[in-house]
Amino acid sequence: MIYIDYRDKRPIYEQIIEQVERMVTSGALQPDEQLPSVRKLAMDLAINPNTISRAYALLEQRGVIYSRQGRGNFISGNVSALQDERRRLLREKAASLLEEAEAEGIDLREVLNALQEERQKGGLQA
Amino acid sequence: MIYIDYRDKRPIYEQIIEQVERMVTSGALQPDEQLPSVRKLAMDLAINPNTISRAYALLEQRGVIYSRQGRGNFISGNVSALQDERRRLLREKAASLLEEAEAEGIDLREVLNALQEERQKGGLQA
Amino acid sequence: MIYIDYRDKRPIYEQIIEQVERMVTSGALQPDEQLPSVRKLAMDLAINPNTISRAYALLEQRGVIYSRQGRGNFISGNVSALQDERRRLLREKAASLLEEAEAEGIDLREVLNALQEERQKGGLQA
Amino acid sequence: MIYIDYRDKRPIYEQIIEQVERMVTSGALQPDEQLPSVRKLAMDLAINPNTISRAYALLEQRGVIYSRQGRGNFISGNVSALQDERRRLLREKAASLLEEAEAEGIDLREVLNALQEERQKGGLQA
DNA sequence: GTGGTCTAGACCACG
DNA sequence: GTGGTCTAGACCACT
Repeated sequence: MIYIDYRDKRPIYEQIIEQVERMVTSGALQPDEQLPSVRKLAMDLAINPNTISRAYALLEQRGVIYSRQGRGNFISGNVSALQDERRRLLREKAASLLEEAEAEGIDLREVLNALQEERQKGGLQA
Repeated sequence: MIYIDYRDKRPIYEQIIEQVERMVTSGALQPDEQLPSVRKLAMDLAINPNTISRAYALLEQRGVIYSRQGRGNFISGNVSALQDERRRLLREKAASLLEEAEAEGIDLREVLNALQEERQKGGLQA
Repeated sequence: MIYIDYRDKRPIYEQIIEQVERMVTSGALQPDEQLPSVRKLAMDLAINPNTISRAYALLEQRGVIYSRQGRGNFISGNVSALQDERRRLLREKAASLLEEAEAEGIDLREVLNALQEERQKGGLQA
Repeated sequence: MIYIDYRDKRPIYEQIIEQVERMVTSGALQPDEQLPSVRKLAMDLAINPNTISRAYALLEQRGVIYSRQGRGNFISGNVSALQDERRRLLREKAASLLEEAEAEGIDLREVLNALQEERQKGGLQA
């Protein structure tokens, strides 16, 4: 369900957050659904429980999940707030990329078009 | 000429590398032109010389500059290789952003259009 | 496993890089195998951790290893690229040596033959 | 007559030594022939006189030239000693290269053959 | 004056 | 525990 890429530069806790958030916005995780316990997930992924704790704490801080003492961690209801947040971040990244492309004298839209074309060709092979 | 943003999360040496590379690809720094000495730049930016040294060493490793003991640091000639590398990176970032946008169900081109419109309005104020 | 020759003119960090690269191309270090930690290797070799850090950072920059915060340093997978690079360097050195020998009016192959003969004799003693 | 490559990694004084020694072994500079003065050569090459002094001092130390107070620097007579020294160095380099090639599992003689073949082809174009 | 190397030690992020 | 960044300061090689 959740998997870690040890070659990935990003810290493990961030990879976990990313995946939980994606599952929430895509609907794979529904409001009030229970997440695996810190210990169980740590066992399954063979990583340090502290790392899971950190991911869950940050998810709670962001309002994606809520925790109940002694019961566990659950998906919170305000999915749309999360979507807004993720879109805001995406927008920010796009803005910084656009700025960089312009500094380089490149038309970002042309790059995107090329990428989509390639994918159509590549898709047939894959 | 070079400045450091302490609010920026990126390490100082990386900010310096970024700026030197930009000045090279934009033509603000020409081949064989001398860079400020390690000690002088350290003074100007009020940071430790080791940090400058590190930035310069990495720039040399990447072929952007060349270093000569007792003389200084100079812009190297192969600018086009650097431009290619930076464009490759830009392309990679664009691809990952495009993927993320699609996962979110967002049309990245619309986002870019909106950004450019905003800037036109903002440009009048600034 | 790794040792430093203080009579060697080359810097310590370069000696370390050289040895790690050799162990990788020879297969003594396998992909994803963990390297000794910065602090431990520094202790073992009785040198400053910064020096090890520098060697590891350069090895990562060259794609020989990959570094993960909080976990350690690991051999990366693309060994063949490293072998190609090392062979290219060897070829370059051979070319420059050949040129020098010819300028001196010496047949480099005779020199090599003599060296190998000597070694056979020396081998019996050692 | 003597020229400096500022892109060359080697220090300037070493480049000068190298060239003087070559001219001696090749016969371009004859015993007791006078070298340009420190000041004049420094002017011609547009470099610091200290650098020329250092080159000359090392050349004298190695017995390649001799200096006479107030008269200048002259090529010394023992050319054969210099040739022996240069051959010894060449031999050393060959030995270290051979060792490296063997560690890499490469037959150095094959490399040399390939290099000479290439040069014959390349020579026709150049 | 220039850069290059190394040491010592601090603080932070990650697991 | 791990690596990453930065500071402070030393010493050396080169111009």
